[in-house]
Amino acid sequence: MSSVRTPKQQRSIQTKKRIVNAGFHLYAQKGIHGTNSKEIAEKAGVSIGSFYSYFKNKKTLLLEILEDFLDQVYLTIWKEMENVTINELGRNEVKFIIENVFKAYDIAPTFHSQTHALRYSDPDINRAYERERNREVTQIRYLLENNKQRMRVSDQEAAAIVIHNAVESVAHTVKFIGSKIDEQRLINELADMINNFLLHGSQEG
Amino acid sequence: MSSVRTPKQQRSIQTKKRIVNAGFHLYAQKGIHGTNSKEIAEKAGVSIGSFYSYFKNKKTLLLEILEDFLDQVYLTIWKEMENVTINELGRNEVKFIIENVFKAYDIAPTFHSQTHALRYSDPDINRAYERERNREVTQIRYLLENNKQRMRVSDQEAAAIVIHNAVESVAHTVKFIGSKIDEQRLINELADMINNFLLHGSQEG
Amino acid sequence: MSSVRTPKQQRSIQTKKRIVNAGFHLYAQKGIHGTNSKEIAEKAGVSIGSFYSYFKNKKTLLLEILEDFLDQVYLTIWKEMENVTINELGRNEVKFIIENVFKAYDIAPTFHSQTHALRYSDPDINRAYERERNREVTQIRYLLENNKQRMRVSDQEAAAIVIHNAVESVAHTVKFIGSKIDEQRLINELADMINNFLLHGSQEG
Amino acid sequence: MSSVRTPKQQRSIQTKKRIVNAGFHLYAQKGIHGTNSKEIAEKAGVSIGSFYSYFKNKKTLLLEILEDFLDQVYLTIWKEMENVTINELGRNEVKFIIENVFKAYDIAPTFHSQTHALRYSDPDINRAYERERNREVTQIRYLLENNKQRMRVSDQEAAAIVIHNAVESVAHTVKFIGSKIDEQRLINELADMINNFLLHGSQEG
DNA sequence: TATGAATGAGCTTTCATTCAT
DNA sequence: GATGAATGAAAGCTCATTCAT
Repeated sequence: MSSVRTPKQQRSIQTKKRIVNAGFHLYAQKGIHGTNSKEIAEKAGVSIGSFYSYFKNKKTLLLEILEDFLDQVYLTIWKEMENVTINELGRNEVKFIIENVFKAYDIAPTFHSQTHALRYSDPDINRAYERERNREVTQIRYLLENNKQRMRVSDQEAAAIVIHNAVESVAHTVKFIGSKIDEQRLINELADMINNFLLHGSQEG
Repeated sequence: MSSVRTPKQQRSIQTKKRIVNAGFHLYAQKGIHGTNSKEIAEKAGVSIGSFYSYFKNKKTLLLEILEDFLDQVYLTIWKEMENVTINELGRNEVKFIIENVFKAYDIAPTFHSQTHALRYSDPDINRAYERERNREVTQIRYLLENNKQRMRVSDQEAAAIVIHNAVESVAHTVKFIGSKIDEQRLINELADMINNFLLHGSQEG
Repeated sequence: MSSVRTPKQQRSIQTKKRIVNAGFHLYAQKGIHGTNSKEIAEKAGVSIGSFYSYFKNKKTLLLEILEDFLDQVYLTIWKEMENVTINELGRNEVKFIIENVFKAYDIAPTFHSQTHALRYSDPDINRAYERERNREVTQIRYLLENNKQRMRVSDQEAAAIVIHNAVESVAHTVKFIGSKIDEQRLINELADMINNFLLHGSQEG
Repeated sequence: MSSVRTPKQQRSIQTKKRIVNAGFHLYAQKGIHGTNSKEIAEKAGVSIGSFYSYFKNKKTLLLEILEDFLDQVYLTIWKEMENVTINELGRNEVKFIIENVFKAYDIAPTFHSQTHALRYSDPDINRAYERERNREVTQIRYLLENNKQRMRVSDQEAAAIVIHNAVESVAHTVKFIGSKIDEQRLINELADMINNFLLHGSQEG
């Protein structure tokens, strides 16, 4: 049934890695739609038959690369804060996190922007990004929770999502599209906006 | 070289309109990748040969449809404010605009999300979206400018971009992907965040 | 949706005919599994794109060829009896029909045997053959009915099927596989068997 | 040249049997075209390399399975009559044999019909079926010979073939294709037809 | 002797675009 | 001006078989 190989032996593992690498680089270089399986196999120094014995189809490879990539993204943003309890979340801390997000968007901008675009038409890609979004929103909520006595956010859950979107979308603009005005200016305004939001919260509640 | 017709006569103009319409509806219905030029010509009641005498290629059509669509989007958001000078920009006004943005995302979500995705791989599509973004950012700056005595925003240009991004990205999440939590909660937090930002502005400046 | 062309113009009709012809000859020559669509298109002097604008897929072509072929088979067997009421169905008449069946098996033995074999794995092919079988069984029943006063067949419906099978299967053996003993000897015994059956019918009833 | 092993040792013989078994079951279950060699090797608990050290290629395996299967078919039909001299061949005896034939078609209908279909495009498969047919025709002739004083069949050799074909083809219809009318009615008419044939024989002779 | 990783020819189908009529 | 028949590159995937380890 599933004749897709799960590599156990040394040679297998390396071959699979070579394919994943070739795929990642070609996707980043020539775009996802501009790359076909034959090319990937060739770049990996492997026959097309081998390609399909490691990956059920083209998309399986893409998803595997994407999962790896999103793990990297997550680590880039949160690694340094994993074992730290931030309970003095101020403008500097917000800015620090934003800057980490921007760093994460430098890992592989082309691949990142193209797969992100595919969310809207491919449920599997979307799922991978949703998993990642959930992880990030969870981290934000955790920060809000740890600082709630100093903050006026009434709907933590919604706030976390809105904050996440704001940061992500400025990063997209800057890193995927390019901005006429300086990145630092945008980061500053973004940090202000979020910081004010945390401090003053809802006007209605 | 280019034998593409620039329609000047009445009938020609209508034929071209019919093709644009057919294209828009099919793209919205079946997706851009799921629609081929023959289908569009058929739906427009035109031969495939005619199609190619009005449009150099498929992308030319897509760009024309997209420009029309983005004009509609722009109007949906700003139409009601065109001849009004808002100089009492408060939370209600912010919320009103956000809600208009959300309405604009209901015009043709499939077409909208798909073309938006194409920004990241197609420079021409990107250009159309950039033109639209500039119009919107300009409107936001205009609002900020008209209300500057009541506001503490130091870097108007950057602030306008950040605000625009925040709204757009929440709209994307809600309308293109779908959100587990209620749309209204997100709109409320978003309105709070932006309103606070306008009132309290930069901490550094 | 269905973009398969229904030929209305002269050129179209000829192109389609050329493809059908090429298909029939190649299938007969190299076998159905041994022939690919590219080859058919080439032999028809047509691009592969044209092939697929006349036929939804490879199988559609095969079915169309098969229907035509089975019409020919039917005519070969029954044409000469269409306007005649045989009410003196004796050994000579039985033999005459058998000989017509054998002639029908000479039209295109390879194509015939291969498609017949596909009945058992392809429902569409089976349907075409079932239609043909029904036509033939109906003819046999019609003969039995017209001669029933001279005959002892109790279960006409079953008898017609059994007779049809007996003739068809000897024709298969002789024409598709080849027989060590002479065709005429088999035809004679077959004619005897059927004739006796008609005259003496059921021993139990 | 041929490094295909002829198993002489106990373990080898068993391994080969396991492969044959796995092949037979998979072919019967999923069809011959739906089963690949890797699957067979897996089901047999053997590496694909081993598979090819026992069988030169896929077809060799199929032929071996087919020979075994046809032996089973033959036994199912004739086993009970092997040591008996039927010299009272009447309608009951004919019907008994027909019913045994029908039983044989229940052993593995899918495998049976698929391999039978392959006769017409594969000479080796055809050879196996011809061998089987000869055995069966020989048995029928043997019966005819033992009862010749009560029978009027002039051309025993041809008669045996015709009878064999008649039975086989009704079995095919019923077991491979399915018949709208009841199996028993067909068997009855078939038995009548054959019995009458034996009793009244040739009209010409 | 056994293993299973690797091979690559081969096949079907789509669709944007052209150009003869 | 309009038509629509014709084009053909391009791409994903399968599987029988080989051979290095």
